[in-house]
Amino acid sequence: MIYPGRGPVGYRELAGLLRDRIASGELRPGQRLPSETTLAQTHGVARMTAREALRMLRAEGLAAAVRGYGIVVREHVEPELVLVDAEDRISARPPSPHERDMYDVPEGVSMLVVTHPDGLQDLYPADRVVLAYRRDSSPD
Amino acid sequence: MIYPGRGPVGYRELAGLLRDRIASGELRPGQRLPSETTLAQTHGVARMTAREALRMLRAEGLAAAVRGYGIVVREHVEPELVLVDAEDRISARPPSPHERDMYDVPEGVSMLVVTHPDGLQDLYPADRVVLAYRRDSSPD
DNA sequence: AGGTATTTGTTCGTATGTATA
DNA sequence: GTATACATACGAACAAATACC
Repeated sequence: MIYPGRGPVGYRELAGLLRDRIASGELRPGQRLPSETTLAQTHGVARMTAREALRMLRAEGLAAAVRGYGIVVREHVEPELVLVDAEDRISARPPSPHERDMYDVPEGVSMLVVTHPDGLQDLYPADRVVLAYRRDSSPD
Repeated sequence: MIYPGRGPVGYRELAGLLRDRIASGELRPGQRLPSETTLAQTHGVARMTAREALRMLRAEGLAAAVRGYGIVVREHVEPELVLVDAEDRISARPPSPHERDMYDVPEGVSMLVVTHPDGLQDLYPADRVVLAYRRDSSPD
């Protein structure tokens, strides 16, 4: 009763297994994960169930799908440092489909939103940018 | 010209229709979207196709699923203002499953990560927090 | 060049479980 | 208790993109 996960391997368990294999370094960045069909066979689940597990990893930003090739472990890119003004506000939100296309943002990656005092906003893909406040050297 | 707007209704088109209905205000925050079954019937698609469209809206942060009830338009919460220092670095990333559970983060919402000079990090759900610069009022 | 195999993407159908109303 | 609705899982088929020969 406490353990609802007895018996069949659900997509969450399967995702957990893959997550561990990535964290342990067995599956390295840039490397392909087992295909949906392979995972389904080796774990005795349907392909759509394996696919759901992989979708979970994609949503977590751990993996990215390449159609016709496979699903690869995301590579860590050294983020670019972007300085913002002291009056700017910083938030984050998921990209719209249009923004995902424009900025080439992988699944699971949010946009960093820098809002200026005039209301205008700058957008940065959260996987490639880190923000910091520019020290205010303006005179009074 | 390829296809102006004809052809089968895919989950992306269906998601677009719902996105428009949300943006136009026809579907208001807190309100239920049509159920998966209803959408499937009214648009002549399988239930899983309708479900895929709704999943897309959830990933965009526009809607959230409530099991046994329906899928509701996300309400806008007035974000809490959190002050950060000039030495802090700000980034964002998807939450781990454990963090999603701890912070009760809806699907599609990332975590704002504030990294201090000593390496320690503060985490904030990106849908409830906005960051601002703490003006250094320390005397010299 | 072409052709085949692999892999992910999409869509359909069906069934069952679980939570809410 | 019944009905509704989302969650999970199975099976199947074809499309689209990539890789390999």
